[in-house]
Amino acid sequence: MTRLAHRIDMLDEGVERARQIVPDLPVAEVTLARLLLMVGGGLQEELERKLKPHKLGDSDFRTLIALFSHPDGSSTPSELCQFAAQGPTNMTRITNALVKRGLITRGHSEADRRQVVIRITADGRRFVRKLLPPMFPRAHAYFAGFSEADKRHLGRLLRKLAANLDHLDADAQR
Amino acid sequence: MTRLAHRIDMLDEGVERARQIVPDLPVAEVTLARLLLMVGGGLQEELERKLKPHKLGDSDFRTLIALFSHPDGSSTPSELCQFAAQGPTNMTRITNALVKRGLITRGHSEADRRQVVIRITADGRRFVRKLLPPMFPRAHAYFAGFSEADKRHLGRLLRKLAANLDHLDADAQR
DNA sequence: AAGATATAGTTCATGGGTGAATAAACGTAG
DNA sequence: CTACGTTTATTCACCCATGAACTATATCTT
Repeated sequence: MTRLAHRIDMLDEGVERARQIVPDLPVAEVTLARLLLMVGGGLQEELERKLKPHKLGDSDFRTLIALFSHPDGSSTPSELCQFAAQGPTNMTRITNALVKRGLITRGHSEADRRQVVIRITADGRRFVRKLLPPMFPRAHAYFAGFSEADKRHLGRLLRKLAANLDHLDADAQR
Repeated sequence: MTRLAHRIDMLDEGVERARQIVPDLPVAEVTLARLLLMVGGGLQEELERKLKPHKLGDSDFRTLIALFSHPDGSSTPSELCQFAAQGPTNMTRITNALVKRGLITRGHSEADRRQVVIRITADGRRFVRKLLPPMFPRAHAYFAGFSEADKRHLGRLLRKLAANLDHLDADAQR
C-alpha cells in the first residue's frame, strides 16, 4: 500500500487545486471527510491483514465476536446482521463458512420456525480466545502518542459525526 | 441502513461484555477503532448514494476528480492509482468505463511507450463542474455543530493516526 | 551491444458484497 | 378460519476490487 502520509499530501494539494477552479468548495470539510475515509480504509486494511492468516475477513470476525460476547453464545442471523452491519445475503454466506469450519452451529428455533439459531461452539470460543490477545498490542499502537484527552475528543467527535449522518439519512428518507 | 446511533450502542455494550470475558481488552482503543471504521463506512455509503444517480462509484469519482484538479487535465494510470488508492487492475476497468462515457480519453505517451496518457475531455470537465456544487451543502451538513476548533482537532488526530498506521506498516515490512 | 532486471498496463480467475426474487412461517383483520 | 400482509432466511445474478500471470517497453549491468 502507498503510505498514508503521501496520500494525505496528495489530498491536500488536490483539494487546494480544486478550490482554485471551484472557489466555493468547502476545503476544510472535504479534506476532513476524505481524511476520515482514508484513515478508515487504512485501518480496515491493517485489520484484515492481521486476520488473513486465520482465514477470516473482518465481517466474519465481527460475526464471531458478536456471538462470543453474547450472553449465551447464541443469536439469529437477523440479529447478527444488525451487529455486523451486513445484509442477510452476506450473513448466509458468512455463517455457511463458519459452520463448515466448526466454529458455529446452525439450528432451528422451536419458538419461531422461520428463525435460525446460531450458536458458537467450544472450538469457536477457543479460537476467539487465542485470536484476541495478540491484537491488543496493535490496538494500543494505533493510538500511540494519544493523550487520554485526545482519545476522549476523537470519540466525541466521531459520535457527533455519526449523529449528523443519521440525521441526514432520516431526512433523505422523507 | 441501520442507524449508526444504534450500532454504536451495540458496539459499546459488546465491547463491555467482551471485556468481562477477556479482562485485558483495551476498551478505549478498540471502541475508537471500531467507531472510526463504522463512521467511515457510513460516510462512504452516504457518498456512494449521492453518486449513484450519476452512475459513478467513489473510485470513479476520485479518478475523475484527480484528472480534473490536475494542472493540464492529464495523467497516467499509475499516477492515478496512487491518488485514488486503487490497484492497476481496477484502474484499467475504471478508465475503460470513463472512456466509454466520453469523460476521458486514452492515448499513448511518446516519451515512454509503455505509458498510457489519460486526459479529461471537455465533456468530463463540464460533468464535474455540474457534479460538485450540489455536494457542498452535504459536506457542510456532515460537520454541523462542529466548531472550528473541533475540525482542527479532528484533522490533527486523524493525521496522527495515519502516521501511526504508516509506522506500523513500515515495521511489518522489515 | 546483450542479457538480466524492472516497470506499465492488461487479462483472467476469484473473492467479497449487494439487490431482487423466492419460499416458508408467522401475525392479523375480517 | 381464511386471506392478506410481514418477517426470516436463502438463492441467483450481478458489481466492484484484488492477486497472479502475461506482454511490451525501458533501464541497468557488464
